[in-house]
Amino acid sequence: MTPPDDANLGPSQQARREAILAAALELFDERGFHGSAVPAIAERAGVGAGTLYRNFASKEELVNVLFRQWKLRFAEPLLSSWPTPVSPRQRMASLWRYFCEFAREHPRALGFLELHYHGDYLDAQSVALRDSLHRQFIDLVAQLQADQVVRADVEADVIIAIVEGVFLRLHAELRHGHDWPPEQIEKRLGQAERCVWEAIRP
Amino acid sequence: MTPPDDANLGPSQQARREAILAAALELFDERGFHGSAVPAIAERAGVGAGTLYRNFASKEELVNVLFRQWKLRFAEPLLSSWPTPVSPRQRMASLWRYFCEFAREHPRALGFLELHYHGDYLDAQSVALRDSLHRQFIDLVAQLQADQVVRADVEADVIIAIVEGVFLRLHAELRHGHDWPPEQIEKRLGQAERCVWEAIRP
Amino acid sequence: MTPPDDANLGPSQQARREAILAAALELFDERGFHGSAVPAIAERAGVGAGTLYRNFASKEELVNVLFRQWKLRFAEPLLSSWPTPVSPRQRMASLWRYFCEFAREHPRALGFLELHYHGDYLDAQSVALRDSLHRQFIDLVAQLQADQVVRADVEADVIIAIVEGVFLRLHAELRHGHDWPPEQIEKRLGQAERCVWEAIRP
Amino acid sequence: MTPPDDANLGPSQQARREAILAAALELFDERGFHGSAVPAIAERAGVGAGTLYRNFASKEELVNVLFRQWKLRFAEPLLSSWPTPVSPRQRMASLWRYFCEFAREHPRALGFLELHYHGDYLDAQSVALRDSLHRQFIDLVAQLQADQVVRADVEADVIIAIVEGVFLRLHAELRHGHDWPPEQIEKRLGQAERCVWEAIRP
DNA sequence: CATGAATGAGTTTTCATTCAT
DNA sequence: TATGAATGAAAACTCATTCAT
Repeated sequence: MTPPDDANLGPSQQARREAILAAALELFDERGFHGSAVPAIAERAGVGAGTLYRNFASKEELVNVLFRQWKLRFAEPLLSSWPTPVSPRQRMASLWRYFCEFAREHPRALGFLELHYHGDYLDAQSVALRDSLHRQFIDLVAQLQADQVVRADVEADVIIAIVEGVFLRLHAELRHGHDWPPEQIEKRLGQAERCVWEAIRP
Repeated sequence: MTPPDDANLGPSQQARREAILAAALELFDERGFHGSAVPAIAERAGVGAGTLYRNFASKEELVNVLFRQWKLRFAEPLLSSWPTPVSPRQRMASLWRYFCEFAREHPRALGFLELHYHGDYLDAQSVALRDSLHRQFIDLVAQLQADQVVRADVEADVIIAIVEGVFLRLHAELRHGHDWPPEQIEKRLGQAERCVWEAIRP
Repeated sequence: MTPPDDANLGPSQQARREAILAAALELFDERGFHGSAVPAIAERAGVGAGTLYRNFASKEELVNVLFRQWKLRFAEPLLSSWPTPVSPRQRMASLWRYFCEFAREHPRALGFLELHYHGDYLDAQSVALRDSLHRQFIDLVAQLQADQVVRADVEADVIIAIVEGVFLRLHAELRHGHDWPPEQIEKRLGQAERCVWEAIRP
Repeated sequence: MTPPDDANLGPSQQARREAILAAALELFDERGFHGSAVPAIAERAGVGAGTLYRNFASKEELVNVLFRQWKLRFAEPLLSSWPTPVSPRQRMASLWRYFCEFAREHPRALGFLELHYHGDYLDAQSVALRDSLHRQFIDLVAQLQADQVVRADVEADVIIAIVEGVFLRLHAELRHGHDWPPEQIEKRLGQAERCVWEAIRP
C-alpha cells in the first residue's frame, strides 16, 4: 500500500515540491520574478538549491507552473460553479464574496498573478491559458449581458475591467497601504461592492 | 535665449540626464527594475555607463528620482488646477479626460508607476511623497464628498480605488492585451467613464 | 556450475560492476572524464548512482580501475604470448593483426586509453602500471632488435612510437572521420601495415 | 595617431585578449576543456572572470576561436609555401623540420589540437575548417603521389596518418614521458624521420 | 544491499559599479 | 567630463557524493 498522497511521488517529495511552490509564491509576490534569487526561494522552502532543480527544470519553469496553477485555481470556480439561478444583485454579491474569500485565503496569489511584468518569462502554455481563460470570462459576461444580469450597453471586457480593477486595487491598497483592522477592511470591501454594482447593473 | 554653455548645468549635460531618465522609464516599464540592467539603460539613452553614475549615485537613486518625478507630474495637475466650479458630472468627465490624456502622452509612466514591486527599492523620500500625495487625494475626495460632488456613503479611499482601479486596469488591458484601433479604445474609455460615474455619483 | 548466490560476490553484483565499467568506458570515450557525469554513467549502466559508490570509492577510483583493466587487457597478450618463432615479417603481421582485432572488438577501449588527459586523475598505481608496461615494451623491442627482427639503428621507444602512432592515428581517423565500408577500412589497415614494416624492418 | 597595435582595439585590450587565449591554450592542453574552469583561465591570464566574457561570448566560443586559430597557424605554412622544387627526400626532410619547429615553439598548441574530445563543443565553423584543411591535405598528398614524391600504392589519407601519427606520438612521448636532454630529443626525432621516409618513399 | 532524491560546493555567466583613458 | 572596458560579487544552474527509504 503506497501512501495515497499524490500521483506517484513519495509524500515527502510531493511536500517538498509544494514547499518550493509556496516559497516561490511568497518571494515573487514580495519582490517580483527578477528580484527573487533561486537560493533565496530554496532557503525559504527549507530545501537545498539543487532540490529546486530536481523539481523544476529552471526558474522560468517554476514561475510558469506557479502562474498556471494559481490562474486556474482562481478562475475555475468562477467559470464552473454557478449553481441555482439567483437574482442579478445576488449574483454580483456572490461573485464579490468569492473574490474576497480568495483574497483572504491566498493574498499572495492575487499579488503574484497581477504582477504585470510577467511579460518577460511567461511561456507559450501560460500565455495560451491566460488567453483562453480571458475569452471564457468574456463569453460568460456576454451571456450575463444577454440575460440582463449586467448592463449591456458597454463591452464585456469593460465590465471585467471594472470589477477586477476595483477589487484588485482595493485589495492591493488594503494589503500594502495600512494595517487596518478586519472590520475596516470588511467595511471598505462592502462599500466597493455596492459601488461596483451601481457601475454595472443593467 | 538660453545660456549657451555654463549656466548651472551645460545644456548637453541636462539633455543627457533626461535621456537617461527616459531610457530608464522605458526599460523599467518593459522589464521591471530588477529585470533592467544598468548598461542596457545607458545604451538606450545613448550614453556610457559611467555617465549614468555621474548623474545618479546608483541604480536605486535613479529609480527613485524617476518615481518621484512621474508621481508628481501625474498628481500635481490633479491637486492644483481645478479652475472654475462646474457640475459634479463635468468634474468627473474632466478628471477622466485628464487620465486619458496623461495615459496617451506618457503610456510608459503609468505602467512604471503601477509596478507594484516598488516595495523593494523605494527610499524614504519616495515613500513619503507617495504617502503625502495619497493623503492629499484623500482630503480632496473628502471635500468633494462634503460638496456632494461624489457619494458620501463610502470612504474616500474607496472612491479613489474605484476610479484609479478601473482606469489603470483598462489602460493595462488596452496597452498589452490587444492591438485595438483608436476608436475602439476611445469607445471603451468612454463606456468605463460612464460606469464609474454611476459607481461614485452622489 | 558457478556458485549460485554467495561465493565471494553474488553474480548479479558482479554483473552490476561490469555494467558500470562498460558504461563508464563508453562515456569516457565519448566525452572524456570531466565531461561525463556520474549519474549519467549510472543511468547508462542501468543502476542507481548509489550502487556505483558501493562498487567504487569515487569517480576517480572508477576511472583508474578502468584504465588499469584495459591497459592490462591490451598489453598482456602482447607481452606474454609469442608462441613459436616465426620470421620477422610474420611477427610484424601478427602484431598488426592483434591491434586490428583488439580495435575491432573494443573500439571504445583504445579511444579511452589514448585520451591524453589522463594527466589529471590517474593515481600512483595506474601511473606505475603504465610505466611498467612501457618499460616491458621497450625491453621487448630491444630484444627484437638484438634478434634482428626490427631495425636496430633507432631507439626502441622510437620503434614503439612508430607502430602505435600510425595504428592509433589511423584507428581514430577511421572511427571518427568517415563512415567507410569495412573493406575500405581493411584496405587502409593493410596498406598502413606494409608501410610500417618498411619503416621498422631491419 | 592611434597605436598601430591591431584592428581597432586599444593595445591593452588586444593584449588582454591574447593573454586569455594563451592561458586557455595552456589549461586546455593540461586538463582538457571540461577540466578547465573559466575562473582558472581568467586567473592565469591575469584578468577578471568578467573580462573573459567581454572578449568571448562563452567558454565554447573561446575554445572554438582557439581551435581555429591554431589549426590555421599550423596548417597554412604547410599548404602554401612549398617554394622551389626539391628532391622528394628533401621535401620530406623539410616537412619534418617544420613539424619539429612548430612543436618546439608551440608545444601546447599541438597538444591542444590533438585532444580528441573536441567532439563535444566544436561548432559548425570549426568543423568546416577542420574538414576543409583535411581535404586540402589529401589533395596535396595526392599531387605528391602523382609526382612520384611519395609512394602511390597507398591511399593519401594513410600517408597522412603515418606522418602525423608518428610525429604526434613521438611528440607526446617526449613531452610527457621523460625529461630528456635536447640532444636525445633531436636524435629520436631524426631517427623517426628516417623511418617515416622509408614508410612512404616511392 | 540497491536506490535515487537531496545536498551544497563548484560551474558558467551576468551585472552594478569603478576608474584609466 | 564622458566613456566603456574591467571587475568581482552574486546569479542561475550542475554534479559528485551521501543517506533515508
